[in-house]
Amino acid sequence: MILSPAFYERDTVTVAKDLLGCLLVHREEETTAGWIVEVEAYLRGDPAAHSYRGETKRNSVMFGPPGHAYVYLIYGLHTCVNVVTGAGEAILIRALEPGIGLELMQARRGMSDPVSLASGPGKLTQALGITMDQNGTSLYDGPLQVRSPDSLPGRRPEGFPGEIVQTTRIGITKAVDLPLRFYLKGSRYVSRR
DNA sequence: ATCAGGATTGGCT
DNA sequence: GCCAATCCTGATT
Repeated sequence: MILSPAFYERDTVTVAKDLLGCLLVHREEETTAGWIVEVEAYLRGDPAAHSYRGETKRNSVMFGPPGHAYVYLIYGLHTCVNVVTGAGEAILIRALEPGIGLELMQARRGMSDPVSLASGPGKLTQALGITMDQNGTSLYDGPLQVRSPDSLPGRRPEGFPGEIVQTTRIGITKAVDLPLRFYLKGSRYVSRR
């Protein structure tokens, strides 16, 4: 089932951990989806967060309603998708275990190995066809959705339910020591171990 | 108007 | 491990 707005109206770190094991779904002509196995939280007063210096045109979605997608372009090449929890806070989806639409994901990524298909923030957006067009869209009322872990009968991501590993975040240059990255222990689909 | 730098990835050494 | 690709944003002149 689709996660309701109330799911997102909670402490950002709590939401981040609860997102692990959930299904990120993109419904188009064809559906692609994968289980969230790795996330990072970006908080208020956090120098690494895009919202740190206040609201701008680019980051305005982070200051909007919880449960919406904040999508941005990085290095002029890749897009990353975040789950907004409100007040300038958001959760970066860093890796998925492919679930539905494997063939389309492989075509979009130009490769076949499921382990490398969505094991990175730029990879998973490409695999699911997420672009800047999805910036600001609702995750509970639209084609891009987050669903509970039991959404695919009889199927569960590797390492879920199970232990959650907490580490420092990847690829940032500020607030490098904050332990705000979370992933499913035992998953082969995380971006790095 | 200009410019440095980025929540990355893939290819090469 | 190192580095180029590629372009938008925000800060500065």
